[in-house]
Amino acid sequence: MPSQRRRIRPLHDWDVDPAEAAAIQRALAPRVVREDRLGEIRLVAGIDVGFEAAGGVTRAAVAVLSWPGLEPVDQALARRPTTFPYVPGLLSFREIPAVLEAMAALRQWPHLVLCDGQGLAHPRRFGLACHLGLVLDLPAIGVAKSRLVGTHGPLPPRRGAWVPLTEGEEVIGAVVRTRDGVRPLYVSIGHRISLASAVDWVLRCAPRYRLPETTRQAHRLASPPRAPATGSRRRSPAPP
DNA sequence: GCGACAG
DNA sequence: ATCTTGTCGC
Repeated sequence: MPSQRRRIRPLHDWDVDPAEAAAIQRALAPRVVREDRLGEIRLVAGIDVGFEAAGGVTRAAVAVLSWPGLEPVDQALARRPTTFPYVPGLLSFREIPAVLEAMAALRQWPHLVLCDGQGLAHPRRFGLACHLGLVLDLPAIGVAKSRLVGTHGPLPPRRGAWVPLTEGEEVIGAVVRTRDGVRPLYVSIGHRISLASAVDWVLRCAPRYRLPETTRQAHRLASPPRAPATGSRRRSPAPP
């Protein structure tokens, strides 16, 4: 069985200031492929980033799950000092360097990546999912928990319902209900996938909870372990 | 000048 | 994102 080709393209410098970052986004945006260019999908990955030490340390996690079983197959975690501030619209420059480090530590290379953040639903049509998809040359989907830009009409309350997210006449994404009566997700093209397919994949990866299983796994890894309550006088649980 | 603003 | 306990609802 031929091993999957792994690649992390050095498209540009990451050590840049906000103005240069925005310029890079405008330069790379035209390279995003908005149509389905996926092969056989047997491994799906979720990526998520968390912070510790009051934001001084960035934790990037990647969780690879089997498809269609959605069983954990591989995972990796990278920790490194935070070097870029949080600026709406420039999230990829803050989070992707750590994500790439985690990707490099993976033993199993995914065939599709679900990102925590926007794809095309971005001021310059180049959100984190587009950026990561392009750098990895992998099909990628943007799955955000809240809106960055765009407007939309009423969304029916049932799981599976979705309406287009637009800006002017342009459709930049979809607002998707993954659970009955629960806040929707903002799905958009990351790279090498159509919007319709992106919505399908998100719904298929989120059969039970609001967030895709991939994202949930990655989130658990990326979240810093919380300090135990001070009220517990027992320093460690009594072993059985 | 006043909001809005992925994580 | 993170800081943080309890609480309302299915």
